Amino acid sequence: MALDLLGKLMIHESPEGRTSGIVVETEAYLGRGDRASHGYGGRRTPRMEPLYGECGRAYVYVAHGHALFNVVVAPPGEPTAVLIRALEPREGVELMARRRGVGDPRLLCSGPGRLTEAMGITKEHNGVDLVEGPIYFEDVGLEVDPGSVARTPRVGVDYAGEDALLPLRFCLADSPYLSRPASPRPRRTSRQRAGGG
DNA sequence: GCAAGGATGGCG
DNA sequence: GCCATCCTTGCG
Repeated sequence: MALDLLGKLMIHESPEGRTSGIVVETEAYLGRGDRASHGYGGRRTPRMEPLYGECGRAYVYVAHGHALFNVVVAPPGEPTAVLIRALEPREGVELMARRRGVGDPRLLCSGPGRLTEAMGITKEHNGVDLVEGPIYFEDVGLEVDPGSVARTPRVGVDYAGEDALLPLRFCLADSPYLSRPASPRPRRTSRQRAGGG
């Protein structure tokens, strides 16, 4: 499902105007057995009710002062979701820039917290139906070549032990709009420099 | 009521 | 790499 969402157009028709962007980066959270998932071990609190609800709805929560947007992808009772981490801005770029307070298009939606701010998505959207809108996805016929999709470990889940290593982050490898590069920039240690390697 | 801790972002 | 930020949770 995380893979299926790549290349789709995500749209929000808000009172301030319409914004949209192509999904270029997602992460899968597998539910009860996934230590990185909010629903690990069946953990359940009031704010995460939508995560346990019907698929095709939004699960939005706040962390570090930022709203993070997920699509619930499993039947009721299974806390499984896809986190949208980055978009390539399409419509309403000016509105996005105003909401974000930056001009560079690459800084508008390149991160889970950035894209919710740019799209005008808040925790008030927790549980909204993604078929009825005002937030929804559209297939715009963009073909995603499997060879252009990169898989990496998920971001910011170091606490999850072995599950932190699972390659559950999916991105369009060549997109300039990712939250960070698909492949870690080759890191040169001081030892390697000293060794002339 | 309060302290602790993030599925982050910005700046350096 | 560090810290602001602010909501949610857990505990009392």
